Amino acid sequence: MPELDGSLIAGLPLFSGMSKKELDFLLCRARSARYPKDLAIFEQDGNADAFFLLLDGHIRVVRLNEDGEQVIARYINPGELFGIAVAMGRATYPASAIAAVDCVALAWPNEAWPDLTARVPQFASGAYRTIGERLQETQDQVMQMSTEQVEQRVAHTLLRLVQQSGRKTAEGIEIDFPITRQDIAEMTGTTLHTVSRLLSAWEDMGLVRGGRQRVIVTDAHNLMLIAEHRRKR
Amino acid sequence: MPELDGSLIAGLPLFSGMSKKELDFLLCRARSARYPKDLAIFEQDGNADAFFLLLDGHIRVVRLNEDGEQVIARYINPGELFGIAVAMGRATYPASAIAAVDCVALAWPNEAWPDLTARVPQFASGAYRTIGERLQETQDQVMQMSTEQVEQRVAHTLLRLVQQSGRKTAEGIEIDFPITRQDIAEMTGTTLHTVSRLLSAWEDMGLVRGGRQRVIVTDAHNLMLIAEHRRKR
DNA sequence: TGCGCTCTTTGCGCCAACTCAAACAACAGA
DNA sequence: TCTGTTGTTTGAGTTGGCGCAAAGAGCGCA
Repeated sequence: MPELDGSLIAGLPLFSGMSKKELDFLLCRARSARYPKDLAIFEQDGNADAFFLLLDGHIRVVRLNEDGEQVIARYINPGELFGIAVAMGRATYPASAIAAVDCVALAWPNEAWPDLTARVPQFASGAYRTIGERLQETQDQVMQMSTEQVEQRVAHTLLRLVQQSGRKTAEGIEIDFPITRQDIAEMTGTTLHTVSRLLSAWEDMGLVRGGRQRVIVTDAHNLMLIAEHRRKR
Repeated sequence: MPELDGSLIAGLPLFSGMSKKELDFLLCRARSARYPKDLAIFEQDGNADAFFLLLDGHIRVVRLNEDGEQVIARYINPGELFGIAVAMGRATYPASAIAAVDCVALAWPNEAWPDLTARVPQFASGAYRTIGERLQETQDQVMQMSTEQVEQRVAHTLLRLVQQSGRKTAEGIEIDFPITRQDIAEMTGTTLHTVSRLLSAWEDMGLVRGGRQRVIVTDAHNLMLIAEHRRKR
Protein backbone atom coordinates (compact mmCIF):
# COMPACT_ATOMS: atom_id res chain seq x y z
CA MET A 1 0.00 0.00 0.00
CA PRO A 2 1.42 3.40 -0.94
CA GLU A 3 1.64 5.96 1.81
CA LEU A 4 -1.06 8.60 1.39
CA ASP A 5 -0.27 12.25 1.37
CA GLY A 6 -2.30 14.95 3.09
CA SER A 7 -2.44 17.01 -0.09
CA LEU A 8 -4.74 14.37 -1.55
CA ILE A 9 -7.65 15.62 0.47
CA ALA A 10 -6.56 18.87 2.11
CA GLY A 11 -8.32 20.96 -0.55
CA LEU A 12 -11.73 19.34 -0.14
CA PRO A 13 -14.51 21.22 1.68
CA LEU A 14 -15.02 18.19 3.90
CA PHE A 15 -11.53 18.58 5.32
CA SER A 16 -11.19 22.34 5.41
CA GLY A 17 -9.95 23.65 8.71
CA MET A 18 -8.26 20.42 9.73
CA SER A 19 -4.71 20.37 10.92
CA LYS A 20 -2.01 18.44 9.11
CA LYS A 21 -1.95 16.06 12.04
CA GLU A 22 -5.64 15.35 11.78
CA LEU A 23 -5.42 14.78 8.03
CA ASP A 24 -2.58 12.35 8.54
CA PHE A 25 -4.53 10.56 11.23
CA LEU A 26 -7.47 10.11 8.85
CA LEU A 27 -5.28 9.05 5.95
CA CYS A 28 -3.22 6.52 7.81
CA ARG A 29 -6.39 4.57 8.58
CA ALA A 30 -7.54 4.58 4.95
CA ARG A 31 -6.47 2.56 2.01
CA SER A 32 -6.62 3.87 -1.52
CA ALA A 33 -7.97 1.69 -4.30
CA ARG A 34 -8.74 1.77 -8.01
CA TYR A 35 -12.12 0.58 -9.20
CA PRO A 36 -12.44 -0.12 -12.92
CA LYS A 37 -15.46 1.07 -14.86
CA ASP A 38 -18.66 -0.93 -14.22
CA LEU A 39 -17.39 -2.55 -11.05
CA ALA A 40 -19.79 -2.69 -8.11
CA ILE A 41 -17.85 -1.15 -5.24
CA PHE A 42 -20.52 -2.44 -2.92
CA GLU A 43 -23.90 -4.08 -3.40
CA GLN A 44 -27.32 -3.19 -2.11
CA ASP A 45 -28.20 -5.13 1.07
CA GLY A 46 -24.62 -6.29 1.31
CA ASN A 47 -22.88 -6.17 4.65
CA ALA A 48 -21.63 -2.63 5.21
CA ASP A 49 -18.03 -3.04 6.26
CA ALA A 50 -16.42 0.11 4.92
CA PHE A 51 -17.10 3.71 3.91
CA PHE A 52 -15.50 5.66 1.10
CA LEU A 53 -14.32 8.97 -0.22
CA LEU A 54 -14.24 9.38 -3.98
CA LEU A 55 -10.97 10.92 -5.14
CA ASP A 56 -11.39 10.62 -8.87
CA GLY A 57 -14.10 9.40 -11.23
CA HIS A 58 -17.87 9.16 -10.96
CA ILE A 59 -20.06 6.68 -9.16
CA ARG A 60 -23.64 5.70 -9.86
CA VAL A 61 -25.76 4.89 -6.81
CA VAL A 62 -28.42 2.42 -7.85
CA ARG A 63 -31.40 0.85 -6.14
CA LEU A 64 -33.12 -2.27 -7.39
CA ASN A 65 -36.60 -3.37 -6.39
CA GLU A 66 -37.79 -6.94 -6.06
CA ASP A 67 -38.98 -6.95 -9.69
CA GLY A 68 -35.54 -6.04 -10.96
CA GLU A 69 -36.53 -2.50 -11.88
CA GLN A 70 -33.73 -0.12 -11.24
CA VAL A 71 -33.61 3.51 -10.14
CA ILE A 72 -30.56 5.75 -10.04
CA ALA A 73 -30.56 7.55 -6.70
CA ARG A 74 -27.63 9.86 -7.47
CA TYR A 75 -24.17 10.23 -8.91
CA ILE A 76 -21.20 10.73 -6.58
CA ASN A 77 -18.56 13.28 -7.58
CA PRO A 78 -14.92 13.53 -6.57
CA GLY A 79 -14.54 14.82 -3.02
CA GLU A 80 -17.78 13.26 -1.78
CA LEU A 81 -18.28 10.56 0.81
CA PHE A 82 -20.32 7.50 -0.07
CA GLY A 83 -21.32 4.24 1.53
CA ILE A 84 -21.49 5.89 4.95
CA ALA A 85 -24.02 3.43 6.31
CA VAL A 86 -22.06 3.32 9.55
CA ALA A 87 -22.86 6.97 10.26
CA MET A 88 -26.55 6.09 10.21
CA GLY A 89 -26.16 2.99 12.33
CA ARG A 90 -27.03 0.75 9.40
CA ALA A 91 -25.63 -2.75 9.04
CA THR A 92 -26.17 -3.00 5.27
CA TYR A 93 -25.85 -0.69 2.29
CA PRO A 94 -29.20 0.68 1.10
CA ALA A 95 -28.06 0.78 -2.54
CA SER A 96 -25.32 -0.41 -4.87
CA ALA A 97 -22.41 1.76 -5.94
CA ILE A 98 -21.18 1.24 -9.50
CA ALA A 99 -18.14 2.91 -10.99
CA ALA A 100 -19.43 4.95 -13.95
CA VAL A 101 -15.84 5.37 -15.13
CA ASP A 102 -12.52 4.16 -13.73
CA CYS A 103 -12.41 5.51 -10.18
CA VAL A 104 -10.01 6.07 -7.34
CA ALA A 105 -11.35 6.15 -3.80
CA LEU A 106 -10.22 6.01 -0.22
CA ALA A 107 -11.80 3.29 1.89
CA TRP A 108 -11.97 3.13 5.67
CA PRO A 109 -13.05 0.02 7.53
CA ASN A 110 -16.17 0.64 9.60
CA GLU A 111 -14.29 -0.33 12.73
CA ALA A 112 -12.27 2.85 12.33
CA TRP A 113 -15.36 5.06 12.55
CA PRO A 114 -15.49 5.47 16.35
CA ASP A 115 -11.80 6.37 16.49
CA LEU A 116 -11.97 8.77 13.57
CA THR A 117 -14.98 10.64 14.86
CA ALA A 118 -13.62 10.78 18.40
CA ARG A 119 -10.30 12.14 17.24
CA VAL A 120 -11.56 14.36 14.38
CA PRO A 121 -15.10 15.47 15.21
CA GLN A 122 -15.20 17.73 12.15
CA PHE A 123 -15.02 14.62 10.03
CA ALA A 124 -18.13 13.25 11.74
CA SER A 125 -20.04 16.48 11.33
CA GLY A 126 -19.04 16.59 7.67
CA ALA A 127 -20.48 13.12 7.23
CA TYR A 128 -23.70 14.07 9.00
CA ARG A 129 -23.97 17.20 6.89
CA THR A 130 -23.56 15.06 3.78
CA ILE A 131 -26.38 12.80 4.92
CA GLY A 132 -28.55 15.80 5.63
CA GLU A 133 -27.93 17.15 2.14
CA ARG A 134 -28.79 13.81 0.57
CA LEU A 135 -32.01 13.63 2.57
CA GLN A 136 -32.89 17.12 1.42
CA GLU A 137 -32.10 16.32 -2.22
CA THR A 138 -34.11 13.12 -2.08
CA GLN A 139 -37.09 14.97 -0.64
CA ASP A 140 -36.74 17.58 -3.37
CA GLN A 141 -36.90 14.76 -5.85
CA VAL A 142 -40.14 13.45 -4.33
CA MET A 143 -41.56 16.93 -4.56
CA GLN A 144 -40.51 17.25 -8.19
CA MET A 145 -42.02 13.91 -9.08
CA SER A 146 -45.26 14.98 -7.42
CA THR A 147 -45.58 18.39 -8.95
CA GLU A 148 -43.71 18.48 -12.25
CA GLN A 149 -44.25 17.06 -15.70
CA VAL A 150 -41.69 14.71 -17.19
CA GLU A 151 -40.30 17.48 -19.40
CA GLN A 152 -39.50 19.70 -16.40
CA ARG A 153 -38.02 16.84 -14.43
CA VAL A 154 -35.67 15.82 -17.23
CA ALA A 155 -34.61 19.43 -17.76
CA HIS A 156 -33.96 19.91 -14.04
CA THR A 157 -31.98 16.69 -13.89
CA LEU A 158 -29.78 17.66 -16.83
CA LEU A 159 -29.11 21.06 -15.33
CA ARG A 160 -28.19 19.49 -12.01
CA LEU A 161 -25.86 17.03 -13.71
CA VAL A 162 -24.01 19.67 -15.68
CA GLN A 163 -23.83 21.88 -12.62
CA GLN A 164 -22.42 19.14 -10.39
CA SER A 165 -20.44 17.16 -12.94
CA GLY A 166 -20.06 19.43 -15.92
CA ARG A 167 -16.96 20.02 -17.97
CA LYS A 168 -16.63 23.10 -20.17
CA THR A 169 -16.17 22.41 -23.89
CA ALA A 170 -16.17 24.56 -26.99
CA GLU A 171 -19.85 23.80 -27.58
CA GLY A 172 -21.15 24.09 -24.05
CA ILE A 173 -21.04 22.16 -20.80
CA GLU A 174 -20.72 18.42 -21.10
CA ILE A 175 -21.64 15.84 -18.49
CA ASP A 176 -18.22 14.39 -17.96
CA PHE A 177 -19.07 10.73 -17.64
CA PRO A 178 -20.89 8.36 -20.00
CA ILE A 179 -24.64 8.50 -19.40
CA THR A 180 -27.31 6.79 -21.47
CA ARG A 181 -30.88 7.88 -22.18
CA GLN A 182 -31.88 4.91 -20.08
CA ASP A 183 -29.84 6.27 -17.16
CA ILE A 184 -31.55 9.64 -17.40
CA ALA A 185 -34.90 7.85 -17.53
CA GLU A 186 -34.03 5.96 -14.35
CA MET A 187 -33.17 9.21 -12.62
CA THR A 188 -36.42 10.91 -13.58
CA GLY A 189 -38.95 8.12 -13.41
CA THR A 190 -39.76 7.90 -17.09
CA THR A 191 -38.78 5.79 -20.12
CA LEU A 192 -35.77 5.98 -22.39
CA HIS A 193 -38.12 6.67 -25.29
CA THR A 194 -39.50 9.78 -23.70
CA VAL A 195 -36.02 11.00 -22.78
CA SER A 196 -34.81 10.40 -26.33
CA ARG A 197 -37.74 12.33 -27.77
CA LEU A 198 -37.14 15.25 -25.41
CA LEU A 199 -33.43 15.40 -26.16
CA SER A 200 -34.10 15.25 -29.89
CA ALA A 201 -36.56 18.11 -29.62
CA TRP A 202 -34.14 20.15 -27.53
CA GLU A 203 -31.35 19.45 -29.98
CA ASP A 204 -33.55 20.86 -32.76
CA MET A 205 -34.09 23.94 -30.61
CA GLY A 206 -30.34 24.27 -30.06
CA LEU A 207 -30.44 23.74 -26.31
CA VAL A 208 -28.41 20.53 -26.11
CA ARG A 209 -26.23 18.35 -28.24
CA GLY A 210 -26.20 14.61 -27.88
CA GLY A 211 -24.29 11.55 -28.82
CA ARG A 212 -23.92 8.00 -27.72
CA GLN A 213 -23.72 8.17 -23.91
CA ARG A 214 -22.99 11.88 -24.17
CA VAL A 215 -24.96 15.00 -23.36
CA ILE A 216 -23.79 18.58 -23.83
CA VAL A 217 -25.91 21.47 -22.66
CA THR A 218 -25.36 24.31 -25.09
CA ASP A 219 -27.97 26.76 -23.83
CA ALA A 220 -28.44 26.38 -20.10
CA HIS A 221 -30.48 29.55 -19.89
CA ASN A 222 -33.26 28.41 -22.17
CA LEU A 223 -33.16 24.91 -20.76
CA MET A 224 -33.79 26.50 -17.37
CA LEU A 225 -36.86 28.23 -18.76
CA ILE A 226 -38.19 24.82 -19.78
CA ALA A 227 -37.32 23.42 -16.35
CA GLU A 228 -39.22 26.16 -14.56
CA HIS A 229 -42.19 26.23 -16.84
CA ARG A 230 -45.24 24.88 -15.03
CA ARG A 231 -48.05 23.33 -16.97
CA LYS A 232 -49.88 21.37 -14.33
CA ARG A 233 -52.66 23.04 -12.35
CA MET B 1 -42.34 24.47 34.04
CA PRO B 2 -43.29 21.09 35.52
CA GLU B 3 -40.49 18.73 36.39
CA LEU B 4 -40.33 15.88 33.90
CA ASP B 5 -40.23 12.29 34.98
CA GLY B 6 -38.01 9.62 33.47
CA SER B 7 -40.97 7.29 33.01
CA LEU B 8 -42.18 9.62 30.28
CA ILE B 9 -39.61 8.34 27.86
CA ALA B 10 -37.95 5.32 29.47
CA GLY B 11 -40.08 2.90 27.47
CA LEU B 12 -39.21 4.32 24.05
CA PRO B 13 -36.80 2.42 21.77
CA LEU B 14 -34.76 5.59 21.39
CA PHE B 15 -33.94 5.55 25.09
CA SER B 16 -33.64 1.85 25.75
CA GLY B 17 -30.53 0.91 27.60
CA MET B 18 -30.05 4.32 29.20
CA SER B 19 -29.52 4.70 32.89
CA LYS B 20 -31.90 6.68 35.06
CA LYS B 21 -29.21 9.29 35.44
CA GLU B 22 -28.86 9.70 31.69
CA LEU B 23 -32.62 9.97 31.23
CA ASP B 24 -32.77 12.62 33.93
CA PHE B 25 -29.94 14.50 32.30
CA LEU B 26 -31.78 14.54 28.97
CA LEU B 27 -35.08 15.49 30.55
CA CYS B 28 -33.79 18.31 32.70
CA ARG B 29 -32.64 20.12 29.54
CA ALA B 30 -35.99 19.70 27.82
CA ARG B 31 -39.22 21.54 28.18
CA SER B 32 -42.56 19.94 27.55
CA ALA B 33 -45.20 21.77 25.57
CA ARG B 34 -48.71 21.33 24.23
CA TYR B 35 -49.38 22.17 20.58
CA PRO B 36 -53.04 22.51 19.60
CA LYS B 37 -54.32 20.95 16.40
CA ASP B 38 -53.28 22.79 13.19
CA LEU B 39 -50.52 24.76 14.86
CA ALA B 40 -47.23 24.98 12.97
CA ILE B 41 -44.63 23.82 15.49
CA PHE B 42 -41.98 25.12 13.15
CA GLU B 43 -41.98 26.48 9.61
CA GLN B 44 -40.05 25.46 6.53
CA ASP B 45 -36.93 27.61 6.05
CA GLY B 46 -37.40 29.04 9.52
CA ASN B 47 -34.41 29.31 11.78
CA ALA B 48 -33.82 25.92 13.39
CA ASP B 49 -33.43 26.66 17.07
CA ALA B 50 -34.81 23.53 18.70
CA PHE B 51 -35.43 19.84 18.15
CA PHE B 52 -38.33 17.77 19.40
CA LEU B 53 -39.58 14.44 20.63
CA LEU B 54 -43.25 13.73 20.11
CA LEU B 55 -44.86 12.32 23.26
CA ASP B 56 -48.47 12.27 22.19
CA GLY B 57 -50.41 13.09 19.04
CA HIS B 58 -49.50 13.10 15.37
CA ILE B 59 -47.54 15.56 13.31
CA ARG B 60 -47.69 16.22 9.59
CA VAL B 61 -44.38 17.15 7.96
CA VAL B 62 -45.10 19.33 4.96
CA ARG B 63 -42.99 20.83 2.20
CA LEU B 64 -44.15 23.70 0.02
CA ASN B 65 -42.64 24.63 -3.33
CA GLU B 66 -42.38 28.12 -4.73
CA ASP B 67 -45.73 27.74 -6.51
CA GLY B 68 -47.50 26.96 -3.27
CA GLU B 69 -47.97 23.31 -4.11
CA GLN B 70 -47.69 21.18 -1.04
CA VAL B 71 -46.38 17.68 -0.44
CA ILE B 72 -46.65 15.69 2.77
CA ALA B 73 -43.24 14.18 3.48
CA ARG B 74 -44.34 12.02 6.42
CA TYR B 75 -46.32 11.77 9.62
CA ILE B 76 -44.52 11.68 12.95
CA ASN B 77 -45.77 9.24 15.58
CA PRO B 78 -45.38 9.32 19.36
CA GLY B 79 -41.88 8.36 20.43
CA GLU B 80 -40.21 9.80 17.32
CA LEU B 81 -37.77 12.68 17.05
CA PHE B 82 -38.50 15.51 14.64
CA GLY B 83 -37.00 18.82 13.65
CA ILE B 84 -33.49 17.45 14.20
CA ALA B 85 -31.89 19.83 11.73
CA VAL B 86 -29.06 20.36 14.21
CA ALA B 87 -27.95 16.73 13.83
CA MET B 88 -27.43 17.35 10.12
CA GLY B 89 -25.64 20.63 10.62
CA ARG B 90 -28.54 22.55 9.10
CA ALA B 91 -29.39 26.09 10.12
CA THR B 92 -33.00 25.99 8.91
CA TYR B 93 -35.82 23.45 8.93
CA PRO B 94 -36.30 21.77 5.55
CA ALA B 95 -40.07 21.43 6.07
CA SER B 96 -42.91 22.61 8.26
CA ALA B 97 -44.32 20.55 11.13
CA ILE B 98 -48.07 20.86 11.69
CA ALA B 99 -49.94 19.28 14.57
CA ALA B 100 -52.48 16.92 12.97
CA VAL B 101 -54.23 16.65 16.35
CA ASP B 102 -53.51 18.18 19.74
CA CYS B 103 -49.96 17.16 20.55
CA VAL B 104 -47.53 17.01 23.44
CA ALA B 105 -43.81 17.14 22.72
CA LEU B 106 -40.51 17.67 24.42
CA ALA B 107 -38.35 20.44 23.00
CA TRP B 108 -34.62 20.90 23.45
CA PRO B 109 -32.83 24.08 22.44
CA ASN B 110 -30.22 23.41 19.76
CA GLU B 111 -27.53 24.78 22.08
CA ALA B 112 -28.06 21.73 24.25
CA TRP B 113 -27.14 19.33 21.42
CA PRO B 114 -23.37 19.23 21.95
CA ASP B 115 -23.80 18.60 25.69
CA LEU B 116 -26.47 15.96 25.23
CA THR B 117 -24.55 14.00 22.64
CA ALA B 118 -21.29 14.25 24.57
CA ARG B 119 -22.90 13.07 27.77
CA VAL B 120 -25.33 10.51 26.23
CA PRO B 121 -23.84 9.23 22.99
CA GLN B 122 -26.64 6.72 22.55
CA PHE B 123 -28.97 9.65 22.13
CA ALA B 124 -26.88 10.95 19.26
CA SER B 125 -26.71 7.58 17.57
CA GLY B 126 -30.46 7.21 17.96
CA ALA B 127 -30.90 10.53 16.18
CA TYR B 128 -28.55 9.50 13.38
CA ARG B 129 -30.33 6.20 13.03
CA THR B 130 -33.62 8.09 12.75
CA ILE B 131 -32.18 10.24 9.97
CA GLY B 132 -30.89 7.16 8.20
CA GLU B 133 -34.32 5.57 8.35
CA ARG B 134 -35.95 8.69 6.96
CA LEU B 135 -33.45 8.81 4.10
CA GLN B 136 -34.17 5.19 3.34
CA GLU B 137 -37.94 5.74 3.45
CA THR B 138 -37.68 8.79 1.22
CA GLN B 139 -35.62 6.85 -1.31
CA ASP B 140 -38.17 4.05 -1.19
CA GLN B 141 -40.78 6.64 -2.01
CA VAL B 142 -38.82 7.83 -5.04
CA MET B 143 -38.55 4.25 -6.19
CA GLN B 144 -42.28 3.70 -5.73
CA MET B 145 -43.13 6.84 -7.65
CA SER B 146 -40.85 5.69 -10.47
CA THR B 147 -42.04 2.14 -10.76
CA GLU B 148 -45.60 1.92 -9.46
CA GLN B 149 -48.98 3.02 -10.69
CA VAL B 150 -51.07 5.40 -8.62
CA GLU B 151 -53.27 2.55 -7.40
CA GLN B 152 -50.31 0.65 -5.93
CA ARG B 153 -48.85 3.77 -4.38
CA VAL B 154 -52.07 4.70 -2.62
CA ALA B 155 -52.53 1.14 -1.38
CA HIS B 156 -48.96 1.02 -0.07
CA THR B 157 -49.39 4.37 1.62
CA LEU B 158 -52.60 3.32 3.38
CA LEU B 159 -50.99 0.10 4.56
CA ARG B 160 -48.01 2.00 5.90
CA LEU B 161 -50.26 4.48 7.69
CA VAL B 162 -52.34 1.82 9.40
CA GLN B 163 -49.21 -0.10 10.27
CA GLN B 164 -47.47 2.90 11.82
CA SER B 165 -50.45 4.81 13.16
CA GLY B 166 -53.27 2.30 13.22
CA ARG B 167 -55.81 1.77 15.96
CA LYS B 168 -57.83 -1.46 16.18
CA THR B 169 -61.57 -1.06 15.95
CA ALA B 170 -64.48 -3.47 15.60
CA GLU B 171 -64.45 -3.03 11.82
CA GLY B 172 -60.72 -3.11 11.16
CA ILE B 173 -57.72 -0.89 11.66
CA GLU B 174 -58.32 2.83 11.62
CA ILE B 175 -55.78 5.54 10.93
CA ASP B 176 -55.95 7.27 14.28
CA PHE B 177 -55.76 10.88 13.18
CA PRO B 178 -57.92 12.90 10.80
CA ILE B 179 -56.69 12.57 7.23
CA THR B 180 -58.39 13.91 4.12
CA ARG B 181 -58.38 12.52 0.58
CA GLN B 182 -56.35 15.58 -0.29
CA ASP B 183 -53.73 14.62 2.33
CA ILE B 184 -53.43 11.13 0.89
CA ALA B 185 -53.09 12.65 -2.57
CA GLU B 186 -50.27 14.87 -1.34
CA MET B 187 -48.48 11.85 0.08
CA THR B 188 -48.72 9.86 -3.13
CA GLY B 189 -48.33 12.46 -5.84
CA THR B 190 -51.83 12.30 -7.24
CA THR B 191 -55.11 14.21 -6.97
CA LEU B 192 -57.85 14.01 -4.39
CA HIS B 193 -60.21 12.93 -7.16
CA THR B 194 -58.19 9.87 -7.98
CA VAL B 195 -57.82 8.97 -4.29
CA SER B 196 -61.54 9.36 -3.78
CA ARG B 197 -62.30 7.11 -6.73
CA LEU B 198 -59.89 4.46 -5.50
CA LEU B 199 -61.27 4.50 -1.97
CA SER B 200 -64.82 4.30 -3.29
CA ALA B 201 -63.90 1.30 -5.42
CA TRP B 202 -62.13 -0.39 -2.51
CA GLU B 203 -65.08 0.31 -0.26
CA ASP B 204 -67.32 -1.49 -2.76
CA MET B 205 -64.89 -4.41 -2.66
CA GLY B 206 -65.01 -4.44 1.13
CA LEU B 207 -61.34 -3.59 1.64
CA VAL B 208 -61.73 -0.25 3.39
CA ARG B 209 -64.36 1.90 5.00
CA GLY B 210 -64.29 5.64 4.77
CA GLY B 211 -65.78 8.74 6.23
CA ARG B 212 -65.01 12.40 6.50
CA GLN B 213 -61.32 12.55 7.35
CA ARG B 214 -61.41 8.90 8.32
CA VAL B 215 -60.04 5.73 6.78
CA ILE B 216 -60.45 2.23 8.15
CA VAL B 217 -58.73 -0.71 6.51
CA THR B 218 -61.01 -3.71 6.88
CA ASP B 219 -59.13 -6.22 4.73
CA ALA B 220 -55.42 -5.55 4.87
CA HIS B 221 -54.64 -8.83 3.16
CA ASN B 222 -56.47 -8.07 -0.06
CA LEU B 223 -55.34 -4.47 0.00
CA MET B 224 -51.79 -5.81 0.09
CA LEU B 225 -52.51 -7.86 -3.03
CA ILE B 226 -53.50 -4.64 -4.78
CA ALA B 227 -50.40 -2.90 -3.48
CA GLU B 228 -48.11 -5.63 -4.79
CA HIS B 229 -49.87 -6.15 -8.06
CA ARG B 230 -47.70 -4.86 -10.89
CA ARG B 231 -49.24 -3.71 -14.10
CA LYS B 232 -46.46 -1.75 -15.64
CA ARG B 233 -44.04 -3.53 -17.98
C1' DT C 1 -82.23 24.99 13.60
C1' DG C 2 -80.12 26.78 9.89
C1' DC C 3 -76.13 28.65 7.45
C1' DG C 4 -71.63 28.32 5.61
C1' DC C 5 -67.56 25.95 5.14
C1' DT C 6 -64.89 22.06 4.21
C1' DC C 7 -64.60 17.62 2.48
C1' DT C 8 -66.17 13.97 -0.69
C1' DT C 9 -68.15 11.87 -4.72
C1' DT C 10 -68.93 11.15 -9.52
C1' DG C 11 -69.24 12.06 -14.62
C1' DC C 12 -66.97 13.39 -18.81
C1' DG C 13 -63.46 14.58 -22.09
C1' DC C 14 -58.73 14.80 -23.04
C1' DC C 15 -53.83 14.41 -23.43
C1' DA C 16 -49.10 13.40 -21.71
C1' DA C 17 -46.62 9.70 -21.49
C1' DC C 18 -46.67 4.92 -21.98
C1' DT C 19 -46.24 0.30 -24.65
C1' DC C 20 -45.06 -1.96 -28.66
C1' DA C 21 -42.43 -2.18 -32.80
C1' DA C 22 -38.80 -1.60 -35.90
C1' DA C 23 -34.94 0.38 -37.95
C1' DC C 24 -30.63 2.58 -37.42
C1' DA C 25 -25.94 3.90 -35.53
C1' DA C 26 -21.79 3.42 -32.88
C1' DC C 27 -18.47 0.84 -30.76
C1' DA C 28 -15.74 -3.48 -29.14
C1' DG C 29 -13.68 -7.58 -29.99
C1' DA C 30 -12.42 -11.27 -33.05
C1' DT D 1 -13.03 -6.04 -41.86
C1' DC D 2 -16.84 -8.24 -40.16
C1' DT D 3 -20.17 -9.32 -36.58
C1' DG D 4 -22.52 -9.06 -32.38
C1' DT D 5 -23.88 -6.05 -28.84
C1' DT D 6 -25.42 -2.00 -26.95
C1' DG D 7 -27.48 2.34 -27.32
C1' DT D 8 -30.56 5.72 -30.01
C1' DT D 9 -34.29 7.31 -32.78
C1' DT D 10 -38.88 7.58 -34.45
C1' DG D 11 -43.62 6.07 -35.53
C1' DA D 12 -48.24 4.42 -34.26
C1' DG D 13 -51.69 3.27 -31.16
C1' DT D 14 -53.46 3.09 -26.38
C1' DT D 15 -54.66 4.49 -21.76
C1' DG D 16 -54.15 5.88 -16.85
C1' DG D 17 -54.91 9.55 -14.51
C1' DC D 18 -55.70 14.53 -14.79
C1' DG D 19 -58.54 18.86 -15.37
C1' DC D 20 -62.90 20.63 -15.11
C1' DA D 21 -67.45 20.75 -13.33
C1' DA D 22 -71.13 20.21 -10.31
C1' DA D 23 -73.66 18.13 -6.79
C1' DG D 24 -73.94 16.09 -2.27
C1' DA D 25 -72.81 15.32 2.69
C1' DG D 26 -70.99 16.11 7.30
C1' DC D 27 -69.62 19.33 10.81
C1' DG D 28 -69.02 23.65 13.50
C1' DC D 29 -70.85 27.75 14.94
C1' DA D 30 -74.25 31.30 15.60
